Amino acid sequence: MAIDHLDGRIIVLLAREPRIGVLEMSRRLGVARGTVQARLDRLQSNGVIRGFGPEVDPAAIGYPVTAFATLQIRQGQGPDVRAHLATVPEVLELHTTTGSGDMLCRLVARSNADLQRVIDRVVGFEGIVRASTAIVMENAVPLRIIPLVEQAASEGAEARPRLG
Amino acid sequence: MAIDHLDGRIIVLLAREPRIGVLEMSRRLGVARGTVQARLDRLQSNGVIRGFGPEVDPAAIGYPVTAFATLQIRQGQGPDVRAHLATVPEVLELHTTTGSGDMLCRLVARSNADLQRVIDRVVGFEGIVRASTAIVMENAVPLRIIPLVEQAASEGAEARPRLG
DNA sequence: GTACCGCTGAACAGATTGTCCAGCGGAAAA
DNA sequence: TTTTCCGCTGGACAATCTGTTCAGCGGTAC
Repeated sequence: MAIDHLDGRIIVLLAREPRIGVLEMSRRLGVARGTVQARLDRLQSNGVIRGFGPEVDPAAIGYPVTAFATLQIRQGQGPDVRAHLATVPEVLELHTTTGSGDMLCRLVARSNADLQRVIDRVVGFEGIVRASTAIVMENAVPLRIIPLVEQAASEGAEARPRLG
Repeated sequence: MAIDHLDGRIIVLLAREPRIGVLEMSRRLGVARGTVQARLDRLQSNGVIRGFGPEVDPAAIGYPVTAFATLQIRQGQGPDVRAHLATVPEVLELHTTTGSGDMLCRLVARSNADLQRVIDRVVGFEGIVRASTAIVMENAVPLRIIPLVEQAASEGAEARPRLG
């Protein structure tokens, strides 16, 4: 699956002004409304656009502290640890990474003190051997996708891509 | 800023069915449309809901490999490194963390081989002393916010919160 | 007791959506 | 070379939703 220039412009425009409608997009992009609508449908069914869920700021709902924890997992305990961490609301994200039995998870907490509680809950599970935590001081580059989309779009076909 | 139960239900509903409209939400939640509209406006102006940007799957546009890199930064080079990394499209996220001169960044690449190119570009900067990379094998828990919202909502006022 | 404030239920015009359609034109296939 | 395919265009339609405003109700705070 690749995206072409128009797809890229649609995604970027949508990222910059999410409340925009299909009609307004077609006006801005200089193409027919049906085209934008068809492209959007395709992007979604292709899985390029997963959804339009609201981006909630953890800090704004009382969880201003973010941290990343590297977990060392006991052999074969991966699935159990995963299930355990999935039950902790403060675990926003969890990845299994290279390195024998390592995981990386993103945590949030109400305060630095509260982070201790969260970590205790996270590591309070037999399958976890060791945990090392790094507290985020500044989010220098917030999660972004636009630059990558632009790069992917410029490398794709100029127009009228072969569809999957 | 705290959110109450209704705020939580609005966010959760929105997260599950993003294409839903204000009118349909008011029907599902059993409240007046004006109420939902006012709540949403407030949630957005309070920064609780940052936006509704499209969630783009890097894998779907040709970047199936994700990795996390821990960077050790030379004293005082933080701002320069940040600016440097901001120019790399494959850097999706960058955090400054505790530990003298440490940063954590999320990378994507077209393949494991391509990851080498990305890393070379990332570390090819004088301010970076050392980099250690962990390749993501499985995204056990995709970035989520609903459990946290539900927790925050249940701890908040039952209804009619004091507004900021 | 009074003022404040959020919620309700309603109304309105305006805009947008989903969904059709026929026609055009480039590219691939025959 | 000719035919077929397919995306894009520009238009149309009814149905729906949006933004906005209004008066009234009922708690809570002062």
